[in-house]
Amino acid sequence: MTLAEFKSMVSLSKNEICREIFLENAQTIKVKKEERVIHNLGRIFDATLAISNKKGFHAMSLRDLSENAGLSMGALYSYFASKDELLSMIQEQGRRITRRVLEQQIRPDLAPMQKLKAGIIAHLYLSEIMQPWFYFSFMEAKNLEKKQQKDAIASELMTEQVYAAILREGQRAGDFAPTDPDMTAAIIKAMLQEWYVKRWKYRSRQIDVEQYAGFVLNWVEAFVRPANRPVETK
Amino acid sequence: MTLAEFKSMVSLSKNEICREIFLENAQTIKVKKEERVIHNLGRIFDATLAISNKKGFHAMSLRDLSENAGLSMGALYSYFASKDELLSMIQEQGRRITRRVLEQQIRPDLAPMQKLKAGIIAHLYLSEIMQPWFYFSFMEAKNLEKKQQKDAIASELMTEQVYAAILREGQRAGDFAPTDPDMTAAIIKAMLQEWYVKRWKYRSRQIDVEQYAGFVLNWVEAFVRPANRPVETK
DNA sequence: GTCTATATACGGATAGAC
DNA sequence: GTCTATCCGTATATAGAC
Repeated sequence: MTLAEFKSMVSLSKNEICREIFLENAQTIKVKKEERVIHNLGRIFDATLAISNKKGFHAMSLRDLSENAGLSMGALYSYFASKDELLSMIQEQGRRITRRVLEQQIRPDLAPMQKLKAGIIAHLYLSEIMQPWFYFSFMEAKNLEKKQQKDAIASELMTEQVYAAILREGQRAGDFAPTDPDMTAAIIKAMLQEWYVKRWKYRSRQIDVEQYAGFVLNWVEAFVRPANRPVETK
Repeated sequence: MTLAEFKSMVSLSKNEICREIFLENAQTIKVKKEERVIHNLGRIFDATLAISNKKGFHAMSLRDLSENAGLSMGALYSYFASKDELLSMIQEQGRRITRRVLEQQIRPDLAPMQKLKAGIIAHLYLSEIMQPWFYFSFMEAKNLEKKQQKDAIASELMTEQVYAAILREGQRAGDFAPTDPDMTAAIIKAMLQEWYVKRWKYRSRQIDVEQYAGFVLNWVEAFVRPANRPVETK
């Protein structure tokens, strides 16, 4: 699947995402006119991600944000009750989208190897489309409040277990070599993370997401497929 | 090589490290009595890493640091001129150690596969011993000032190129399969990073660094060694 | 060398006009 | 709904006693 095909399948326009956030947080957002909320939320999130990914969420003052989003400080507080709440809103929204897209793309009727590949491609393409969010989410996880931090860790492990489960399924079916599924899943996750955390590196090397996906799939297949290769030492 | 063997080879006691920092920054550190400086620097760095790795360097106030290090705020400023300088000192020191250890461990007379393995093990063991520093360095890189940020990026790419160079050497010698060396090195680096960034995950799964190293080496060998496996698509 | 006390600025958050 | 003006806590950094 190409990136373009993926984009047309998932339909994740900024407006749709902001509309969803609006509906989710109807009680905290004081402004009621949908069109206006969507427009301003878009500006707020874009600015937050841009500034935070440069110097960190904590180092971003609300005056910074106000300037970049084109809203006064007073107006900002019509869209969230505190700076921490803004952080939570962004985190939660991204997690929801990730969960939904993975479920959508890893269809139960696929063979294990097809599932594995679909899951890897889906994650890479999604993180390409929403790169600033993925980077933000990764870097700011430890700045969340206790409860939110639990959610972030749970989400991290959940994603990893999606891949581990596919690996186990493939091993039972005899399609995959008997590697340690948790460890293999962890390494796959690390490769996915590499893409959105070190995005600058691949941009300067002129490697796009489709090339990167090709490389990862090749690597995974070489390791997962049973073949004449040294057996796992554990 | 075991972790214990590595430890005895590299001799990286806290005192030695602090002594080195003292000598490097003799002009900014106002206190002159070596023994005292070493003792207090140790406390300052430990506290900085502990607090920052929990909630971020920027979120750590100097009052926090003062309490945890057991020095008054006034005293802290005898050891660094500003909070930013403290950040730089920590970053620079760790980079120097990493560089030195890799050079020491990747001996020129080794065969390519032995070099590759030595480099991977050295990095994993070092990041195990200095885990708080590696985590800190990774997470706080973007909070550095412009000049220091350049250094951090250069260091990141340098380490990666060490592995890429070994891969190229092995390919020329016919020991390695003709994979893309830059891309393979990037993935190796990602696996090394996984270890110190997600340390909590492996602690809870009761996997130690020697087991992790075994897994990574196995995986790398399966991919790098020329064998009956699908040829790289690019 | 280290401490306490303080200067000074900047942060998040809110009140009230429009 | 949005703005300006302001409250008030907390941040870094320093002065000066001991």
